Order: sequence, then structure tokens, then C-alpha cells
Amino acid sequence: MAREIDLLWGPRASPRRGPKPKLSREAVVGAAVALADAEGLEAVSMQRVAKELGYTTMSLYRHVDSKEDLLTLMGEAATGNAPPEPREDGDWRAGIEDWADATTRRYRAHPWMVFVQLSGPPSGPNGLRWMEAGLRELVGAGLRSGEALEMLLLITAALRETIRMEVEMGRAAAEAGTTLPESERDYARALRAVVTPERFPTLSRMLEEGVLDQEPASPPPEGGQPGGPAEGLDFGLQRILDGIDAYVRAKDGDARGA
Amino acid sequence: MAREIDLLWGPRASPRRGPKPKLSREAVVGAAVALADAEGLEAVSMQRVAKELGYTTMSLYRHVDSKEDLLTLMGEAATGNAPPEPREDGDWRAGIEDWADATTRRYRAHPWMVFVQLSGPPSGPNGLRWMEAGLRELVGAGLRSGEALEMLLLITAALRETIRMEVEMGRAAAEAGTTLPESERDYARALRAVVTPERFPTLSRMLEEGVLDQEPASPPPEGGQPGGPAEGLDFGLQRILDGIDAYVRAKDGDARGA
DNA sequence: CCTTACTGTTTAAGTAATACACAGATTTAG
DNA sequence: CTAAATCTGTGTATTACTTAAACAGTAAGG
Repeated sequence: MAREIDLLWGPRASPRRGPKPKLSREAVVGAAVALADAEGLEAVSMQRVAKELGYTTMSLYRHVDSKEDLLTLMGEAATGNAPPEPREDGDWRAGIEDWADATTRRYRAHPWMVFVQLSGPPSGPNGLRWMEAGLRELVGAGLRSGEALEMLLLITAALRETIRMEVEMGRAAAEAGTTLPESERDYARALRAVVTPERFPTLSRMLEEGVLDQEPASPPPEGGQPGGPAEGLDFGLQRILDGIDAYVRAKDGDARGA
Repeated sequence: MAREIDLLWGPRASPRRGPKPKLSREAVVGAAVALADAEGLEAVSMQRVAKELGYTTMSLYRHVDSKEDLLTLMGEAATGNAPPEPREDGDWRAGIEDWADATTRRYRAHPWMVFVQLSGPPSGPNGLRWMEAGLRELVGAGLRSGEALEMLLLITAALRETIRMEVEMGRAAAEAGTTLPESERDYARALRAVVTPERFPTLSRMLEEGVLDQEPASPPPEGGQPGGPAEGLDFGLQRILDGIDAYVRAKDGDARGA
């Protein structure tokens, strides 16, 4: 965790002797990111990255200590250093929505990101910039630092896991030669065969109402697949924002009252 | 997704000829679960599970189609079929808290569960029982089916990813020979070296306040590690519940007003 | 009885991460 | 200006993993 900070901020002292390196860490990470973007994270093996660059497998280890480190570096690189700017109007709700939207778009642009194991909160320059941007909005909403951190981690966790599921479902659907909404309908159909009203009253009422069969009401967000678990992110985020709002109001009320 | 339902509910017609099987799917899954509980998911290889049972690697494939299927079966098995019972008092807030607590405890009892890829919402008998229990509370709170489903997926996503990070941080700490709170302080210390007030105003104020250095105020929940990202789950869940409450009240108010 | 279908085993193919020693390049000490 | 030191990318090898395919033995059906 602390060593991750060294990895991502470390000065990487340039050597004073020996042949000029033709490869570089940046080239290795860049090739790996390009490969993951094109063919998914499971295509990223040390051998494959090396082949992509026209070098031998072992040459990569001169620039990266291990595959794990490479993955961490890839994550930091794909994060980018351009989180949403502070809003002029100071509207914290819109600010957090922007942040969540931007994060979702980032994940959708590099779907493999959500499959890279996080070993803690962000550590690299880019990750921390995003964290700063999110915290700024939550503190602006009236939360204390610690509360803002906790909320931001929770929101990020929900986004990551939801997008992960979306990607996984999309992959499975593509593999089966269908679309995501279609395979969702298949899922609903298969569920109906096993979900009995006695054992699963709520669930079976839900299936009767056709919740999983409906065409999505809203058009899919740009770049996103229609349907899938991310459909519900917006509703959920709104409830979270409502909850923050209620909490901050109550706190202010207390403060005034005391 | 639909085939997962077959896998987890399928009738597994018993063969009419040939030698009596000594191994069984249950034994394979059980051994794999025990192994994962004891040594983590990365210890679960087909070879290792077979060795644990005293059979050859390939024998497992008579009872399980692939390692992926084995993992799915393990997840279903570790889920268990005993989600919280409906509360007598009908207190939906407490009901959802119970559900989230029980889920967290379940994840902490089998930390590897959160590393098993989900290919969609629950499909097996046990997974669906838990889903039913969660939906019941959310519908009881006044959400419509679709809304309840979306909220439950969001809450589950947040729990899973947060526990995943907790486990990962705990593992890293243990590997480094320290405790989680100690390595959190190391993290804060390392952050202070790179987080400048100009580039990271909010973050650096947070570090000044010592947010990551403090001993946790509340004692660690039973079975859980002290510190780590799960510390914030309670606060976050309360905000979500507040948000649901506000939403339902507003809806009811509208309905009465109309 | 003997064919059929099923069991667990053997063998082997293919992919992966990475340790280690090497040949050649380049800088620096003397 | 040479020799030692140091660094680069390469070649080779080890270990571990999933799983395909052919096989030998076992139990039931006709």
C-alpha cells in the first residue's frame, strides 16, 4: 500500500552506465493498456505484451518488477489525470453526479480497469486527482473529511462492482450470440421456472410484473450497453444523494438548535 | 446466465450403468470450499482439490465441467440458505441493516466469495433466497419491485467491493508483517509526502485532520478486522437508508396530495 | 454372456510467470 | 586509453496451471 505509492510516484533514477535502454516503462505500460483495450485483460500476458512490442518476454522485467506491478501501472495510466473540474455554480449534487458519470465513462472506455485488483484507496497521481475531485464535492455538500472519504469509497465500490457485472454479462451475452437485454429476458424466463410464489413471494411478484423483461425506459447512456445492472445506478445514486442531503440538513439543524 | 440456473438447479440425472461413483459433486465442491476457507481462493487449483480428496486431477472433471463451474458452485454453497428471517416488528430499516450485516458476516466467514466472478444476479436456490429476503425488506419500505431490485444490487455491489478491498488490504498488511491500522498509518504517512496543498487541497486538509491515523472509534465488528474500508460501511448504509426513507415519504406525500 | 455406459487414470498438449546466467554495449576510474 | 564496472535485452529452464483424449476396469441391460 505504501510501496504502491513508491511504485507510482517513485523517481526511477536513470542509470549512469550500460547500453541505452530502447524499451521504457512507459512503452511497456502503453502497449499493455492498448492490448487490454483491444482484447481484454485476459489477453495481457507478459509474453503477449512483449510480442506486441517486438521484444522477448524477459525484457519486460527490466522495466517492471512483476506482472502485478504492471497491472497497477496500467490502472493508474488508464485513470487519466482529468477528473471533472469544480463547478462554477457550487451545486454539489450535480458535482457528484458529474463525478460518477465521468467515472462510469472512464470504466466503460477501459472495461478491464474494474478487473484490476485494488490494494487500497488510490495512490498514484491520477488516482489521487480523481479522489480529490470527488472529496471536494462531498465536503462541499457539508460532510466532514472522514465522512466524505467513507461516502466516496462506497460510491466508487458500487460503481466498480456494478460495471464489472455489466461487463461480465455483456461478455456472456456476446459469447452466446445475443444482446444483453435479450439474455436478461432469457434469465427472467429461466427464473420463472424455478421461482415459486411460496418460497419466493417477493421475487415471483417481481417476475409477474415483468421487471426484467421490459425494454429499458431510458435510452442507453452513450457508450454503455442498454440494459444490465448499470440501469439502476442512476436511481441508486439519487437515493444516496438524498441521504447525504438529509444528513447534512439534520446536522445543520442540530447545530443551529444547540 | 440462464445456463447458470441450469447448473445450480439442474436435476443431475443419476446414471444407470457403470461403476458406482465414489466421488460426488458435493464432495468436490465441499473440498474446494474447505480449501478456500483455509488457504484462500488462489490455493484452489484442480490439482490441489484432487490431492485433498486423494484422487487424480482429471477425476474432478467427471463431476464438474470446468473450474469456472466449480467456482460458481462454491459460491452458491458458501452462500448458505439461511438469510435473516422476516422481522416481527416490520421495521424495514432494521431489516435492511440485518440483511447487510448478515451478508457482511457471510463474506467475512468466506473471504474468497467476493473474488468469485459474478456473471449476473443470483441464480441458485441459496442466492435467490438471500435476494428474496433483501427484496422483501426493500419492498416493505415502500419501493416498487424494480426500484427494490436496483437498490439491492447497489447495496450488494458496495458490500462486495468494500469487503474485497478490506480482504486485500488485510492480506497485504499480513504479508508485510503488520496490522491493518498500522499499514493505514503508513499509507497516510506516505501520502503526506506526495500530497501538496496546492494540487490536493481537500485531501491534504483531510490528512492534516489525521483521518487515516486515528484509532477507530468503534470497536471492530465481530470477526472483522479493525480499520480498513469497511469502517465506513455503516455510515454509508445509513445514508442510503435515509435516502430511501426520503424518497418513499416524498412519493407517499405526492400520492396523498394528488 | 456380452454389449453398453460409466468410472477414475494416464498421458500429454498448451499457456503462463519468472529465476538465472549470458553476450554485448556503454560509461567511468585509473 | 584501457580495464573494470554496470546495465541491456536474450536464451534457457523451472514450475504450475487447465483440460483434451485415449484407456482400463466395473456394473447393469438385454
